[in-house]
Amino acid sequence: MHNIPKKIASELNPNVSVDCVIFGFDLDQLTVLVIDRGEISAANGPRLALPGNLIYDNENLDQAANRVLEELTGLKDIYLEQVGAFGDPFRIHKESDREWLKSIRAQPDARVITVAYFSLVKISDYLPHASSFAKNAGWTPVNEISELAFDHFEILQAAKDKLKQKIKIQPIGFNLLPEKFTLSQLHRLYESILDKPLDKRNFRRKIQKLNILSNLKEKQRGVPHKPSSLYEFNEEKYQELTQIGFDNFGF
Amino acid sequence: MHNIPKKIASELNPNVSVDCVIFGFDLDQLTVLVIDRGEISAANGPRLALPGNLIYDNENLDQAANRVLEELTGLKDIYLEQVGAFGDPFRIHKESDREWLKSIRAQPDARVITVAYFSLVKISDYLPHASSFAKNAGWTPVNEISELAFDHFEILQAAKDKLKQKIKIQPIGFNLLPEKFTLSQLHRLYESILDKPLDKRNFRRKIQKLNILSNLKEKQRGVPHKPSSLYEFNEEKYQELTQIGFDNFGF
DNA sequence: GAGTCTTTGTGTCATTTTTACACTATCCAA
DNA sequence: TTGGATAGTGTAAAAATGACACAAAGACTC
Repeated sequence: MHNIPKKIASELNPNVSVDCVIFGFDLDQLTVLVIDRGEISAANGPRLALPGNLIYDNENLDQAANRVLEELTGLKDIYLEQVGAFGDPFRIHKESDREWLKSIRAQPDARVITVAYFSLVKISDYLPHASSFAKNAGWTPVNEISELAFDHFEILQAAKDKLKQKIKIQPIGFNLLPEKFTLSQLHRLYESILDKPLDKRNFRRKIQKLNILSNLKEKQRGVPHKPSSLYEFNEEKYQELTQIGFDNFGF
Repeated sequence: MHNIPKKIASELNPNVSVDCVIFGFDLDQLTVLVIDRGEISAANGPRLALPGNLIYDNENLDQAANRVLEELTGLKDIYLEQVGAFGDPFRIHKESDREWLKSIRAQPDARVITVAYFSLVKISDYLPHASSFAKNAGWTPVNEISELAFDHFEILQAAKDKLKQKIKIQPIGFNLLPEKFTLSQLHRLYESILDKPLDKRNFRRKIQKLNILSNLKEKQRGVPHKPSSLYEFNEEKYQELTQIGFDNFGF
């Protein structure tokens, strides 16, 4: 069925790249994994960028995204979902970006369209460590980012929108929290993602009704206020829920 | 700011294509615009395909999609929304597809990722006429399609899912109907897209509450049953509605 | 150890939304 | 005139939403 032309081998495709928007949550705000490109010689553009690079001709896009993410930040085995393709002909032609591309790409002037992916991970599960052309890799609060390399800021916006939309339909978000968490933390998380206040009592009611949280018989310790109950996320129930399908998680 | 390398000109990019999924509605079922590739020489694969082709290096993806759509089917000035990127390395390597590609592409063996777009149009507004390498172009009921060229069947599925999702959030779908339509037609349309029955009375109530339909003082004529009132879609109200934003159109 | 600070945790009521459900009216055709 | 087909309509019970305020628990300070 598949008749593979000989020509195709493990060559970098100069025209297609992938970029990854990995969201985390530091218990206070939504963060995103970015790499630091270091000082850029000529014009000084933004130092930060999303992890991303060209794809190989023999890998599919999902594989490419996973590979690139691992190469640049060390993170692997992460479920990535597509945000979309970005293909402005001038998306990589800012002076500062071209300067940088010359140092890392064989054909820095080629037209490149990029396919963006996003994911949510527990910060504690993944310690990013920079490699390849990333001088550094780390979590930065989403709200503190006002510019990024190329069109990455635009991509970040699109990923945030996708996330917002998705969290209204599926009980994701638990992926972002530590094993044991409090309802207040979950509450803050939803507020950061949706970027609007949610009534505490109504939020709790709604979450509880989903039946995917187990109340551990355990409390926070050492906090200078009434300690909160700790909960854990019940993956079985979640699976059930997504199987049945559910629309109704609208905030 | 933008420093355009000289190299970039109006050349076809051998690695990136766009494909369009244009939905229509023939008052009975959901249809999609496909082109007929004609008899394919060797192995006989599916004759039908989505309209699509390689992009030029100096156009962005949206522009490319519009251009390709017009070139192959004559349809233009259509708002296209992205479905996503499809990039399996073997997506164009079925025997029958390669045979065909050899006849229409300079580099038929190049790795090609494609970016899919979708749209909804009134069938009556657009009379597709084939050109370029399309032997024919026309509307085919979605449910009658069981195979398409390349990975186009997969793309169609993804577009249907996107449509399903979108119609729950926005009052699209009016785009698919003729100027004057009946509530039953609208009802059938929603049922075809969501692929499940909807209670007639509840459906009508919900639609009416949106306040975007004007009841023309006019009835169907010549139908062998009680004639239905005709409605038209009120674009102003719709604009208002999308401005304010609304979540709540869940079926 | 009394007071202060901070955050947790909880219930109700009014309103809106959803769901399920069946019969009459109107037109055409035979 | 009858039969066939579809249009059009209301209600009641259940569920979901939104708005809203105060006591309880621990840590810290003096």
